[in-house]
Amino acid sequence: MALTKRQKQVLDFIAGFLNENGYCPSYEEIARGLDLASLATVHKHISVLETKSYLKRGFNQSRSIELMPKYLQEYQRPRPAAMEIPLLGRIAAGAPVEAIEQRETLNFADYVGNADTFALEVRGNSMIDDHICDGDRILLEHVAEARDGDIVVALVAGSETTLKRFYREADGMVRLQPANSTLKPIVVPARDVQIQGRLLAVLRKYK
Amino acid sequence: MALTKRQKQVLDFIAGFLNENGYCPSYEEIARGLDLASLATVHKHISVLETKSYLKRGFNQSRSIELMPKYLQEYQRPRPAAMEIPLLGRIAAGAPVEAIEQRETLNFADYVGNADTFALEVRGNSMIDDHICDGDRILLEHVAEARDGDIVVALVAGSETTLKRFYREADGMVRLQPANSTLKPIVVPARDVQIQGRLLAVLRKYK
DNA sequence: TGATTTTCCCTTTTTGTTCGCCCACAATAG
DNA sequence: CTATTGTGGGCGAACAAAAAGGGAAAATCA
Repeated sequence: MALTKRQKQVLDFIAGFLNENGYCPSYEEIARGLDLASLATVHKHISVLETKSYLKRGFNQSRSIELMPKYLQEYQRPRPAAMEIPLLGRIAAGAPVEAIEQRETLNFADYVGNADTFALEVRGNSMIDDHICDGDRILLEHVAEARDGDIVVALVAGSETTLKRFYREADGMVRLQPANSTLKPIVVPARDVQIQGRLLAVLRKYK
Repeated sequence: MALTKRQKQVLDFIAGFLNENGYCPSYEEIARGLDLASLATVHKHISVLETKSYLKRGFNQSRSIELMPKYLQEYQRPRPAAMEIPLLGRIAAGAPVEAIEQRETLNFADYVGNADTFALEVRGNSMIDDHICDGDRILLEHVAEARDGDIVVALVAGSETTLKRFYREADGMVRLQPANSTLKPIVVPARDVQIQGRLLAVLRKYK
């Protein structure tokens, strides 16, 4: 069952309040928030929203409104339309945010090279000096060849897969350089190294 | 049953409105949107669309139009390329890739908290010890309050915006801690600090 | 006891429905 | 070739019902 304009406003207010405060508003607070003079009106709205199963509440229990999954499904979906996010400016240490002129946006599509992109989760700190940390997820592009200095996923001697910087050395040797001063580079004949992917992006999530 | 040109216009307008606002338009609003002077005309269109089962509505109920799956099937774009990438495994220093069991995927939607997310580009190395580098782009969520240890964008004394770790100190003071041993923390009264956003994610792109 | 929710009954506003009538165009029958 | 008929699209006004809002008081929980 569809919502009317006002009903959606009420629902959104409750959702917003819940999000802000972690507990649900009293009818009094809803009335203030929506400029209503009578609790009867609030009560009526809540009742309708309950019959339409956008929320539920305990009878006569104060602050007992809970949103039903229906609301989240219909209205909280993280904008599937375009994976774009406004890019508001640049932030520097101790300097104000430089505003960015036009409405610039950050688009996730820019982080994906072509269709042949895959992801890995990083374990360990072998690339920590390049600021790639344990738990980070990396996007890689399947390539056969790498250029000097690229960060690649390489299969060494058919058994061992590592994330390293790639350099060609003299005499057909290849050096796979970790970015961690406590680890030693691997130097092997080029024919023993198979490049599986080249680093495109690093994604790190905070909780 | 096929639609006429005008009928499709009406249907598209309703779909667009629904998408924008989360609730359906009144006949009045449809009339304005399509430059019609009479609600009777709108009513007639809706009735036709209902018999052709592109939508349904409740009798005498305001804002009760719902689109039927038929419309979505016929006219809705075929999924805007889900921003998903296969997550193939975990890679560790010098160890083979641990295969991941099922077809797990990395979804960009996971990096966006809610609708209220914005991005900034990082300048400088004030957070380098937290592995946030010059040129990285960060996703932030608008929040009013921060918890101890959160990385936040804070406006200090109304003039200076910085990316720092946030800690509450004694006597109502707040410490904004850079992650760079060469920089000193900022300690100011809590009332001089306005939190503008909390760090959700770091994105780094390689060329 | 105080904060909250529920209920009764009423008014106002918003919205949907209906009826008669109009025009333009295309297909069809005379 | 013309007259007739059907259909999509449109208009305005009168009317009816749902939605929304209100005041006050009773009921309930903590």
